[in-house]
Amino acid sequence: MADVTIDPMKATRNETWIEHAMQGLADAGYQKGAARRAVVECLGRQACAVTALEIEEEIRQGDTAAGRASIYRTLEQLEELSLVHRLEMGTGTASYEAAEPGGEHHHHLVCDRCGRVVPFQDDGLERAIKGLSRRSRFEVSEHDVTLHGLCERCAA
Amino acid sequence: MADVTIDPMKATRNETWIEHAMQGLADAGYQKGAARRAVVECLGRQACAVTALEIEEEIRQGDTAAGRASIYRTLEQLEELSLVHRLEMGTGTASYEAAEPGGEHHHHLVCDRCGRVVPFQDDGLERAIKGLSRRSRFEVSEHDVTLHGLCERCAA
DNA sequence: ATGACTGCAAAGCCTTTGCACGCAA
DNA sequence: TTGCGTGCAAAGGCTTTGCAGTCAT
Repeated sequence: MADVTIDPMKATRNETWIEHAMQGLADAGYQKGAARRAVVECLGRQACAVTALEIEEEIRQGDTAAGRASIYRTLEQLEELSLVHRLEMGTGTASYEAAEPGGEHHHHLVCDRCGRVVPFQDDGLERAIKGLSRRSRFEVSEHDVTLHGLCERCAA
Repeated sequence: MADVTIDPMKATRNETWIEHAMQGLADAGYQKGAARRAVVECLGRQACAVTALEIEEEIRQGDTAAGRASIYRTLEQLEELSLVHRLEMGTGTASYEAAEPGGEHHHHLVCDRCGRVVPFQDDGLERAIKGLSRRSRFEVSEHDVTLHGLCERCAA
């Protein structure tokens, strides 16, 4: 029985996406300021969704720094260009993750006890969503799936 | 081609759920105060998810009234007892809807232009989620699916 | 009579906005 | 040089909490 979850550790610095995103921002007329670059690089480094405040924290611990406002502004620009995906997983705080140009993506399992978030991927789910999107009256462009429950540690 | 969306107008006052919820609250040791009852009745009257502030508004227009704090407190209690389901659909505000005892439920299409929310139901989707939940390492108890895009009015 | 329920107001968080200064092009 | 980018601080919006009066049991 194949596990649908994705090993969060497998992610390495996503240089491809970082360049892609910087290029997209440039094409949209944005300059390459320090804060903007720091946010993009931070996002490219993540294995899964992160909050704006987590990005702020991580950037602060690095060599650069970025004001909170600049982080939110950059995230807004990236989302507008479909370079990042903004999610709300029931925690009351928005999370952001890099949007792969190929459309490849994953969804999330959230532990309601400890808050752990684990990404997963499933072709059957994607097919089901594609099919019902076609049967709906909407022009569907995005979708989010969040599973809630207990992670293996908390369920034990 | 069968439409997966559900007619939001078909919902009528869900007396069954209202009684079920009031009973659940009573079993948990809660009293039958006016504010609590008003929130439960308002939820039982909804066709789809509503925000706390929409509940407040609707209650105010009725004969009763309820303070904002009481509304949030009641919603929290109902959610803890799994009598309501709390959702975040990317709007930055939480929504709540009655949780049917039988487990029957729907998901949501959100128009990113006008904000309209339309419920839908799809067995294939439910099967896919049940299957992958089994293959995950989580003990999955709930799931939310939100499709984003443009509604037929905004897409035109 | 006792303890739960309620509402108001204040406080908390996350997020957005206004504004003056600094940097990219 | 010009205007975008940035950071600070203040403002906004939703949600939670403290507290004193009120109501259910």
